[in-house]
Amino acid sequence: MSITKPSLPKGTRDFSPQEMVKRNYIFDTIKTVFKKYGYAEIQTPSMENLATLTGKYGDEGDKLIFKILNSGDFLGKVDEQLLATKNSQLATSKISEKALRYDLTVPFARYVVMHQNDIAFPFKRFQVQPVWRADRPQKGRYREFYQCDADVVGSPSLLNEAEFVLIYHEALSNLGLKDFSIKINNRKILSGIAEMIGKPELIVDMTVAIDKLDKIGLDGVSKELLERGFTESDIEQLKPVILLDGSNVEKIESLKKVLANSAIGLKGIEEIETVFNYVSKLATHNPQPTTQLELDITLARGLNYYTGCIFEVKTNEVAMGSIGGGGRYDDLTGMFGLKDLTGVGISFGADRIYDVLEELNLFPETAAQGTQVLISNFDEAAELYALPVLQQLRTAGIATELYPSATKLKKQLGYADSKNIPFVVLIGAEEMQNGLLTLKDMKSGEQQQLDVASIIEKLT
RNA sequence: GUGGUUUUAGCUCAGUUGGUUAGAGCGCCUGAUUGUGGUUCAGGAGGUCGCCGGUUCGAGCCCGGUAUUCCACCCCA
Repeated sequence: MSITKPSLPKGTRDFSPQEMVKRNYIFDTIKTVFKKYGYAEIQTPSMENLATLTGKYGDEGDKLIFKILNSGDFLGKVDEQLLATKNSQLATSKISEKALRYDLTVPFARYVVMHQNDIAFPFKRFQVQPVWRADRPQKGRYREFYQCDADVVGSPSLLNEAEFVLIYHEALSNLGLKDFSIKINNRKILSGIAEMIGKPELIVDMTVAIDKLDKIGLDGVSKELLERGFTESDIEQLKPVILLDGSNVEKIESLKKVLANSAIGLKGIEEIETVFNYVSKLATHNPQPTTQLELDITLARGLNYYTGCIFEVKTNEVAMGSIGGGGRYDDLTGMFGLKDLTGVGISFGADRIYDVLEELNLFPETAAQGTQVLISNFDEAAELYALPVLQQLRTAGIATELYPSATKLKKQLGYADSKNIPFVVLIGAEEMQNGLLTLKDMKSGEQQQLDVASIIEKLT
């Protein structure tokens, strides 16, 4: 076998022990909050049938799905004429029938339909697993990354939306983030606006353009709107909506006037108001979630399937894309043949949150996470003497390791030092004789003679 | 998919108009200290200059291709 130079696929990463400690801290924090709000965990396979995924994310999305080549002589079975066309898109379904999951929502919809007879609705589930996207990596963007999703199916209540605001607030606050915005919008409001200017069919183009207001400014948005089929007079009508300013209440009042003639628009406003009311009641004892919640009608994520409220979370402390998003899709499972089942969910982008916490230095001291005690190894006799001690410490719940060979003490202490192990137990001839072991505090350098029971007492 | 950028020691990076033997800091190893790390001092190991090809008497440096890093666009967590 030839030697291969080690390398990773573009956009993927190894996670070393120190990083895993931090990643698990994020996952555990988010999962704890999910559980507290009544969500139960599930997992689904990394790969799905390609047909399960295609057509769910739009044309752009389909291109970003990682396909898995069929096994065996996959080319031999393909029609010669089809191959001759060199049409990759058409050939794909012939040579690939499986793909890596692109998000957690579509696999969840599939799961719900397949297990509908076993599920008690409303069904609240959370899921923390990697997803894969074949786009170009850049800042905060990876080809393999983890999503932490919580979704409810079978409950049209806007209380769910309101609880998601609380979940976002609680999880991100627990992670140490202070200044972040939970942006909320409603597809129905966007529909109302598109309807108002008489171009309901261009709603997606409209929202994609105004979504960029932050980035390219009003002139840029106007330019893009023109390119996407809007007229100057359309833009004049849109301007007051795009530039909507003020408090949430003020924005809602303005929108009510603008959308007075749009039934669907008013419905969207009503939904938003309901969510705001629920949130303020839920947050009676802590007004923060209310102040973090911000109506932003330029928000237009995932419009391909969202039908009601749309969420996006951004930190204001670091330049980073959104660290979370979500929304309601009235017909979540319709694509798999189960009609009239509404779903609403949110997602945390764990990898981006990691980058943000790293940049803000918000990871807690995790020294206690690793090995607590290293037992030295002087020689064969000391090693044998140490074995029961090792197990006694472990039984007491202290993470302990015995240096596995009798090398120089210098080297063993250097090992403890590089692994940030706070205590070393030294066992030599003298210690074995009188049963008092030397416990060395690596930080202060102090040493004391203690029996095993005292050591355990001191470290627990 | 489009545009730009990066790649030299384990890591972070210097490297002049193309010219002998490619450097630094950190890390690593050895010793000062055969039972004491993190500080100090002395010494040492470690490089196919991403890869393939071209120009040249001569390439880390110039040219072409390719991979890769990071960034922006599209889109998105």
